[in-house]
Amino acid sequence: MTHVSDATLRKFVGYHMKRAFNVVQADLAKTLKPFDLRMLTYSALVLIVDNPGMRQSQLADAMDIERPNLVMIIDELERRELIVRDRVPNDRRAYALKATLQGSQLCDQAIKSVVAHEEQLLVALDDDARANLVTALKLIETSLKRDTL
Amino acid sequence: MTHVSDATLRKFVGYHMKRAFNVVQADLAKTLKPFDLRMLTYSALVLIVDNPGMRQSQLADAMDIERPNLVMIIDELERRELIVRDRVPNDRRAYALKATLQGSQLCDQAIKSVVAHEEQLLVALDDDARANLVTALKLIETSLKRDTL
DNA sequence: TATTGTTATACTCTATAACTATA
DNA sequence: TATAGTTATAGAGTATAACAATA
Repeated sequence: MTHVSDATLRKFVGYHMKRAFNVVQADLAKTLKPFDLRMLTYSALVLIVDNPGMRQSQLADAMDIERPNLVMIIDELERRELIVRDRVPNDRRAYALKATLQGSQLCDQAIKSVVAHEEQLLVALDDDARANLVTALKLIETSLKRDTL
Repeated sequence: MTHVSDATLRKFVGYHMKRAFNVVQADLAKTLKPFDLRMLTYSALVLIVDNPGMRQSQLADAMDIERPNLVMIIDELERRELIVRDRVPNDRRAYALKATLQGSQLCDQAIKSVVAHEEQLLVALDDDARANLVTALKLIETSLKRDTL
């Protein structure tokens, strides 16, 4: 056999999503490597910069991961002094997450690099096609939630 | 803080792709559970049904995974008697993978179920929007390869 | 009682090096 | 020497149960 047919799998949108997402993910990982960030540490840092004072449980919620899995991510960002665990007033159980100056500066640089790399990935799509893509992805993301309304 | 802003991340197509893909992946896993299949065992089974006699190295290539990681997948499908490892004539190193009757029947049922579930995910998209989505995903998947031409 | 963060644990997916048997 | 399949191993991401401190 010299040629492998994926005719059946090709009919599924999920198949194309997995393949495209793998490319995006690999490229993002490569883009973030110079900053010593991964997708998860990057997402967490961006969200903390944008939402100073947020709690870990809120961050886990926003990132769609379980609380225990966030602990090591926050540990890593804190160890590198990109964020700090401040105390929430009137609730000594929780931490108020805040980016340091160093953290928000690294975040800005990383965002610039990610923007440039994403532009390369989307170079074949015009503005309309990009808008339609995001719209379609949002509809898919919320399709099952809408079912239960 | 009562509201978390993801304004920065929302600007990235990759962010929307991750979220949409997570939904698709979770739904697919749930859909395949009654058949005792995972995404990887499902993809492998479909490809073997469509390409009887293919070798493991070809299958790993088609699935975009490393050869060692395919071994347990094939082991599992073989143990459940959904496929067999036949011998390739004139090359005693390689196996010719073939689905059993039981395997191709399970595959047909699984495909039907996946088709139905995917229809639910895409219910908000008309035919045009679906075609545009697949086109966009294919362009993203091949964007970096085209760069190097 | 319930919640926040944490520890421990386990399972899946992925990646690499090294082995065996064949070619 | 090169290739097909295998073994062993390690890392990342994810999920659950259970705990201490606090509400």
